[in-house]
Amino acid sequence: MLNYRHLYYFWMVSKEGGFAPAPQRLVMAIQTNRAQVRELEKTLGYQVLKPAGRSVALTDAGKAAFARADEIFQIGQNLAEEVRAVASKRVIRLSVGLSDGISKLAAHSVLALVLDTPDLKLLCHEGEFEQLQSELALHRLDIVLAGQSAPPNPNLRLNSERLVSSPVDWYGPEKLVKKSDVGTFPQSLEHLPVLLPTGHSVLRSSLDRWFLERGVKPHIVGEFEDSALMSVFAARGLGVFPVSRLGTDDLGLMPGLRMLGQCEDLHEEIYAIQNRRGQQHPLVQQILAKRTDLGTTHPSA
Amino acid sequence: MLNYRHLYYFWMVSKEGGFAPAPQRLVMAIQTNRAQVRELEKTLGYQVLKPAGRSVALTDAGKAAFARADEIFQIGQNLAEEVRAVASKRVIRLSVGLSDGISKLAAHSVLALVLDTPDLKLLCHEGEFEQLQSELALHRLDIVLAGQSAPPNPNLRLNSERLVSSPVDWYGPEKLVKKSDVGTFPQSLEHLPVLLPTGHSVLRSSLDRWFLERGVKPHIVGEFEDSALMSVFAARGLGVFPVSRLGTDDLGLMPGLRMLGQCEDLHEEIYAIQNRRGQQHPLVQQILAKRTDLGTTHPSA
DNA sequence: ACTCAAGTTCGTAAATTCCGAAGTGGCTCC
DNA sequence: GGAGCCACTTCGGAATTTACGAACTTGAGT
Repeated sequence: MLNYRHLYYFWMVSKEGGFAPAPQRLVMAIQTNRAQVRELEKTLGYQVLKPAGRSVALTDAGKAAFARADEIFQIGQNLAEEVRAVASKRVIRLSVGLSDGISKLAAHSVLALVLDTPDLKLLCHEGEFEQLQSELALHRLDIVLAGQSAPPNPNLRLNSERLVSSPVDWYGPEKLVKKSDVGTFPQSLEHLPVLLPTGHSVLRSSLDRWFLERGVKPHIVGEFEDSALMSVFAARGLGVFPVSRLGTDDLGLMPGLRMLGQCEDLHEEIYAIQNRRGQQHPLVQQILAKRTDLGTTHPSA
Repeated sequence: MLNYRHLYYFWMVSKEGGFAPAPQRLVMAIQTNRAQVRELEKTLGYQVLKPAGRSVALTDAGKAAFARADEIFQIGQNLAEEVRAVASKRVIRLSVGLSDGISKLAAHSVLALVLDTPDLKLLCHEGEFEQLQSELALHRLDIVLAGQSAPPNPNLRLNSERLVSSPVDWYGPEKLVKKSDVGTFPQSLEHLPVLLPTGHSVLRSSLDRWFLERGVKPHIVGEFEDSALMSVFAARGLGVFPVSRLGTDDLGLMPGLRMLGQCEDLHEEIYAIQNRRGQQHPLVQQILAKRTDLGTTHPSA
């Protein structure tokens, strides 16, 4: 087990250039300093310093150790100051986990509810659904937004609440979407080029089921991890794509899109997962309170 | 003064998610762990953990501290292993300091003398002349290559030796350098576009003196820190430029250049600066021994 | 050879890190 | 709504680490 005090003394010796100046700067006895560096060498299993004239020099191992030690203590030197800066600032931090399968457009709509909070510092962290759950349990995240509710795991005390259940609409570039296509929706999806989210997402599973129920075999020309990216490609003429009505607002920047159809019986859902007990983050409470403001929220269970 | 042991325990607690699992993993008593984190809070002046249910959670200050601690201990975890890897490898390290004013082309020619050493790991470090001197004195560098010799400072025991004194030739792109220009050199420098090293370099000082002595007022169209960069721009037609004969070999890759003139009475010099005493690096000795192999070495004092 | 400066060794004192034992308080289950 | 559990606390003294005073080598400069 590496002892950081030993490493620190070694670092000082290397930086100051010997066992004479370093202990003086550290206001300590020279023998102590030397003994501690000896300890470091014992734990590393290699000499880090070697005699050089009447001073000492770094060995190759020592050079490597010094390079790393330098990184470490560079960070360490600033740590206290940074903590002080963070603690004294009046910022409100909100750590949000975004599950991999979630639509970024929709996630933005949810977070927009609190985005006008003054002095807000938003920390977004994407990751696998399972990983985010454990980070939440360890109080490293305040809330997780996901396309699915958390399974009732008695070890992780988590509460899921459905924030929104937003019907899905289809859009496509104007030059692609004809009037007849709108009339024959959703059958028109069989000859129109279709873009879909990849299989990772919950929405994709719902879509596949939806296609199956209606006997529609869409002509898939592209699959995207990222819903925002998909909308860009669609607007450039690649094909038509589904988007939850909640995410539609964010599409305002994307001109030249025409609605192809609506499916009220298919919903993209977003769940807010949080710790069951423990005082909740004020902004999380605010999101839950304002959730009906998400205009497209589906009222039913 | 930040205690890294305290920080380490705090890091473990945050990573493992509480005071129950962390000490178990560290094989230590829980109270100890807690006490140490308390000490951290005392030195930082802020709480890093706060009660949350029957466990604890990070405060905002704690989150900031954890982020930094994570960086630190990530490095620390690998340090021992890296040192071991370096120490057990049969590589020969040579740490070279290149003074800012030196021509990279010439530096390469010098280092080429030992570049065929098997298992060589060359560490090149550029910097100000003064800074390199102190790094050399601290045995952080094995040798410094500079355009000037080290002033006799009794505190820093350094030895300078002139490695090469190479005459300077002028080249330019073929379409620019006419036969008449070659005939009227160096007066032709007054109408040809001339590229020069910036004032930082020793060569530039020598050049300016050389111009003055001959009453030549060159038509300067560009100044470059980096000699290699200068040669590239010159080859693309920007102008004519001076280069020491030693560096000419490296110009092989630069076709379309024609010699404009030679000045035997102007030399770019390169000095090797090393520690006076202390066993010298074998490769440094090799460089000094082979220095006459640098074909263009000027024999005189 | 002498001197000074840098590094080393040894033994003991001071500080810290550590654990056993005995509380608190929140949470869950019945 | 009370029993029980689990996570976190507090307190005191033991064990380990860290630190220093004093005396000893070794190398470089004069």
